[in-house]
Amino acid sequence: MRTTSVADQVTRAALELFATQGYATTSVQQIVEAAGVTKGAMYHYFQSKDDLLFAIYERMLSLQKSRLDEIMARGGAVEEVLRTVCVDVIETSIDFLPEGTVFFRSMHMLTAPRRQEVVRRRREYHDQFATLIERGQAEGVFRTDVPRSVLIAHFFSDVHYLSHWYSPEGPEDKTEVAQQITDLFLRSIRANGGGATDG
Amino acid sequence: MRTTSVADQVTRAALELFATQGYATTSVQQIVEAAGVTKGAMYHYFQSKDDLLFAIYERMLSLQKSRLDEIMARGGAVEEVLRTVCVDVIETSIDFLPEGTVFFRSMHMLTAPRRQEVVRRRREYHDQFATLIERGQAEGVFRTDVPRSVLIAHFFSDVHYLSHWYSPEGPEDKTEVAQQITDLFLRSIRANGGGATDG
DNA sequence: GGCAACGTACCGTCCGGTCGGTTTGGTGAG
DNA sequence: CTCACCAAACCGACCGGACGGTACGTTGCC
Repeated sequence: MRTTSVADQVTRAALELFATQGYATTSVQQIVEAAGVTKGAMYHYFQSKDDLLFAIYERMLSLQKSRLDEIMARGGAVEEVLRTVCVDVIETSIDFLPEGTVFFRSMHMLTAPRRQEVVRRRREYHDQFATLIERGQAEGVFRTDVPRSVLIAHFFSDVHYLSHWYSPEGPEDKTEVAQQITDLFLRSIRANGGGATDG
Repeated sequence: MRTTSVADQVTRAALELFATQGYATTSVQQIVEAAGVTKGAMYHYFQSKDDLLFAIYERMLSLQKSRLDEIMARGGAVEEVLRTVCVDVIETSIDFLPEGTVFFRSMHMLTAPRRQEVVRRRREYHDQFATLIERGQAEGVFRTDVPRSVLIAHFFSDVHYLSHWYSPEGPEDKTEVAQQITDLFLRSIRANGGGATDG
């Protein structure tokens, strides 16, 4: 496992530096020094600095997508499926908090083809989420007086914002926060104004 | 008004370029070319590239803060005050959409003292918002079973996320969206599960 | 003539990426 | 076991160029 160690160390160091300093202000030299390797070694495993950034996104995107696929394949009542999806994406986003920070801050720095690939993957997730909302609306459980795009944005905004306020060292528990946010969201999109707030 | 024209043009050009390309990847040369001025002229009005970024934030922050002060000074029932505040910050955030993009993406690139100043200003707004929630909770109109920090983050996430999905050219109307998002938020934080959704 | 408002040429620095060379780890013949 | 051999892994000095910022000259208005 010696060969992957270098790539791993570099990825780890890059993630931390990108998260704290930003992509553009982090030099390749800094990364390789933090990783304890040389520039030559790094360029042996990665094509470019850009490649490093993409690798970080890749890992997070593919994991979240595969989890979404699995949950939706299980089926069930639309509101319960949606609840599971919401809790899951919030929890995994907390697990990948540094990745999220880098993601939303530096995605626009990717070269065009790679950025398009990332956008495509994100849209896939987004669209799948949208079908859930649509189903719920068709069944009459979710409100239709607010545009679907607004409802969807209203949820993803929470996911997005996590890296700006949530701290694993803070008082809030990951699982609880995920349920609380999901609860706030579900209550706000239900067709009738009321409803209990079971976990 | 000839003297301010240069500074204005530069600020405008910088804002647009920062929003589309990011701060770090935009060179001073690009900015001055887009503004139709020279580098010398720019450095006559701004101390540094950093200064340009701060000026963009400054404008947005001071405007939103003064509007918040005014609304809260008017007083009224806590839920109505909060509603007004929410609608206002969403609408002004839409008015300042490019600023928002640059803000959340490049704030961490500011030099330490300036970044601290920005953080301080943001916290002021944040704290004032928190007192409103607190008052509502004390009066029994807002729920207390979810941590206040989560409720607050749940709202600001929407404000934050606007620059990622909202487009003035899109189908959504600014005023409507502001009311819809506010509505979703208020419904989710009310103490009882129900309630009408007046605009 | 004096001062603010610019214009321009240039500097020191740093950065992503490269490239020729060296080390290392595995293999198979003897 | 040994040694020749090779490919992959790795090293690090170096390059071309871009960038932020400055020094100093020039203009034009009072």
